[in-house]
Amino acid sequence: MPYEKIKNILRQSNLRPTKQRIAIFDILFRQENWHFSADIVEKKCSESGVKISAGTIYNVLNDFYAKGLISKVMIDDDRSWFDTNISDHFHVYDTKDRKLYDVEPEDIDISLPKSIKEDDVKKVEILIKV
Amino acid sequence: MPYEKIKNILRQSNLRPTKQRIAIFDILFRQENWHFSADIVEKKCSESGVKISAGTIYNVLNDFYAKGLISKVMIDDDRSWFDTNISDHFHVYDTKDRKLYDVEPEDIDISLPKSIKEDDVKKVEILIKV
DNA sequence: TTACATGCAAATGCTTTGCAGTACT
DNA sequence: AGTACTGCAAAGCATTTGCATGTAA
Repeated sequence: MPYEKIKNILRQSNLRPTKQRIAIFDILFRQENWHFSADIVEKKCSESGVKISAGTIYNVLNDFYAKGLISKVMIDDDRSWFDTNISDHFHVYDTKDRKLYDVEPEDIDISLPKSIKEDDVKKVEILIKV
Repeated sequence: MPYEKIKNILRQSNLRPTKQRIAIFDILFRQENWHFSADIVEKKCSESGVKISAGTIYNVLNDFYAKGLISKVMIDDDRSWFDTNISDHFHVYDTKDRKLYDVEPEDIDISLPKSIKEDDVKKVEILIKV
């Protein structure tokens, strides 16, 4: 993605377009809809010849998440997993090879309990473990 | 619960009925279907006058979980949460007061994607954040 | 008595934080 | 210039582990 475009996206989110944020954003959105943890990003950075400290990577990912540029995947793991897919969707988790796959909302029919007011629902997380 | 009964349950799960395991089991199943983390168990133990080290509490909870005596709740938190309810069910998470509530499977209608073979599904986790 | 469990403290691994220096606006 | 961000290392926190001691079978 052209750096000017990335800069604009960051500015629109009230994030200063620093070298590190631009580099991480570029790496994250080079491929679409994938799942990553902080250490994967760190590895990808150094593979791309960009040295960014672990602390900064955590800060940048948390900033991106806070601004809604990326989402978090709820999964029972010792690391936090993020997702470039920020639209409503669910996940399939392959417990054998520990890999995550997206499930689009139109592929799942779900009706919540009547006792829950629809307006109160902030998010519905569904993880299908196979 | 009578200690003899607890001892039998532990023995049936191939767990030696030690003083600590009995005490923790007793505390866990004194109330039904509740959610707890290791530090809550530790607190409940000392409130009951039983001093059990943190390491042992983690070991015992993990043993109980491995034997299917308790279940784990998948939730985006810095601590692990367990559940005495081991039947298939889902959760509502109140993000305001950070409390969990059970949802019985008959209260939710869900149909999984056709692309997933039913026999492959190990578990379906649903968390409704309100 | 023999295998297994506990206690304690140290180690681990992810994540956050404090602060001095650096870069964006 | 002023403010925000980064780098680094240290701190934090939940959890696991190693080993000597203790306890169930």
